[in-house]
Amino acid sequence: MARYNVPLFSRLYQLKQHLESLITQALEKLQEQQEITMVEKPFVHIERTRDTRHGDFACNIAMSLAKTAGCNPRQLASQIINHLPASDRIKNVAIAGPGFINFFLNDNIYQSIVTDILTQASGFGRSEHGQGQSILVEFVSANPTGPLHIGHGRGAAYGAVISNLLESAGYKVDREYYINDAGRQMDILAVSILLRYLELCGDPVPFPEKGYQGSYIVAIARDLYAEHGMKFHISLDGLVAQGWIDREPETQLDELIRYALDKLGTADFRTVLDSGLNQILAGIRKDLEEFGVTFDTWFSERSLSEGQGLQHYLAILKQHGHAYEDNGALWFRSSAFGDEKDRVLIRENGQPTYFASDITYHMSKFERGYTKAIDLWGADHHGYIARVKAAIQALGKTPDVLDILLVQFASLYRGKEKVQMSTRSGEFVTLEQLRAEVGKDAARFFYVMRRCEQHLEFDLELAKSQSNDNPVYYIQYAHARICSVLRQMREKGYAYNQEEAFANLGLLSEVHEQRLLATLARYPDIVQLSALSYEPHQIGYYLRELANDFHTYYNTHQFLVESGPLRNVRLSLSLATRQVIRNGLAILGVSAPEEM
RNA sequence: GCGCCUGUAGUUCAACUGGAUAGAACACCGGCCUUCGAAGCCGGGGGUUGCGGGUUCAAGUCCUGCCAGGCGCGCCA
Repeated sequence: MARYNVPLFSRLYQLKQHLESLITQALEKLQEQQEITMVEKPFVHIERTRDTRHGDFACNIAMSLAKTAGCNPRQLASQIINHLPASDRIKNVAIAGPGFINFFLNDNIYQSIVTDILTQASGFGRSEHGQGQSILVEFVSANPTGPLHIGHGRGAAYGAVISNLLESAGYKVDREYYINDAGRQMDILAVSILLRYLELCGDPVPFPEKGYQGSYIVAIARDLYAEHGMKFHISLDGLVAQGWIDREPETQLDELIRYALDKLGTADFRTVLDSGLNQILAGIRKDLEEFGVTFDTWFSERSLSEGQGLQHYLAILKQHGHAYEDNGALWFRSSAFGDEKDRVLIRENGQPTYFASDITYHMSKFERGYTKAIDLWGADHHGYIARVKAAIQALGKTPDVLDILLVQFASLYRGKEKVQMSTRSGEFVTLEQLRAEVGKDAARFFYVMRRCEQHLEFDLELAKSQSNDNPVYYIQYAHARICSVLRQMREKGYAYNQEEAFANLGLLSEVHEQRLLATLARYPDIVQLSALSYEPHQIGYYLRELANDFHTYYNTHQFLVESGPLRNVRLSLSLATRQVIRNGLAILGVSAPEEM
């Protein structure tokens, strides 16, 4: 996975910059006084500490310079500290461990984050990092041959959250679903429907093993029959007479497709096919909408074959010697771009491969003006990455304009027990069933709780449980609790006075308040980091931590106190917390209820 | 056989992208409701980061060799 050196523009970033410049100044002074000699300008790295005992920020410069400077790190650290310029933001500086320089900041340093959050509201955490650059995120793109299952659900949730994250980071994001409405799978769908339809016509034949077995096919056939009656009734006697029933599974389908096309004619065959396609697609769309996942474009594979795109790109590939003919087929020399072997573009029978239209499709993304494309694929497609990247390179793009994220499979558990699924018989748990059982919020949250390359174990019992076992409720509870405090406030006859709060931020001096403030201040960095590294789980973990800080604070201190300044300032901190929880949950597509 | 991914507490996972004593949750043990929601809080035990080498002041993180699991290796999509 791509890792990024992330420039940040938040309050924390400014603090880091400040400390960095202090260190640099100290080093320059040391060099002037010839206390140390440096060959080249050192890279000063400031990082947040994990442990509050180590202060707020730490610098490792003394350790990385010790060797070239020829002295021991702790001694060097002390020299650096002695030459640090004065700063009103620093309370204390200390040497620790093997030579870390630890910075302890003044208590008031984070207090104004409350003002930032409450004035920026839903905009808090957003940045302009992407500078409006446009990105196309393509995800789900499940074949429209049946309802979405729980594996697709993960891709849907993941893609939606990554899109939200990138928007928050200042990119212009479009979400796209690529509809594989062309090719053999569609034909198999058509004949599967046709056979069920013929059963309704009173003319049943054995159903092929590799046809689509799901009951939704029967439902589609029923609608077709209701609308068109016997219009598509054909006799399969001729096919059966040729010994069709005993053929190999794949040839069985091919013969059936050929026979049906011949008997029905392309127009009627297409009508049968489209009746299934449209119905299934409508179902998928509704399913995703109810899951809070929407797309800007639904891009049809068929529409590609109607244009000249493929011919255009094939011509370019040939022109540059990247395509050649062999055994009657047209091949792409992908091995020249790091793929294991060359790939067929046009089959011996003249039909383009799926890969060929995929090249056209991916190039269309850049033709449409996107500077970057992100694909989310099921992990079983990883062998396909090399050839697609090879293709866009051969067509003049750098490989990094396309990022492909592999989403590992999800397996379902009911407590300890694994829920068995078999795609072969068509008995898999659908996304719709999952949503019905655990609800949208839990499903969305659980799906993005793990890094995408991590296999997900989805525990239905846990997702359903309304207890502290369940991180979704834990975070939502913090939000509801804050809302409840405000209700209590009104009942007690108080009104929140923000002016008074902002004038008294200095009162936020308790340990728990300081901790909460520091956590809140991290939010913009977390958003940007998880956006640029495509790691939504960081938001979930962060929100859990934030909720924990709040619950702890809540349990230790009373907010609705008599003193106006203290009451209002504590309420402002609570409101700021509520705002950040809302913003974070919004990115995840999880609701923030006012009461539970 | 080759390629990609994964391996961290009993379990499910983090680890600020090379930093300090590897952290959470669940489970287990013990405390906290007359006070803004106990769907909460506080404390405790629990680890040879799959194994072995190497690079580095510093390795769960980088390199390398094994071991185990998953996925892929079509003129299917």
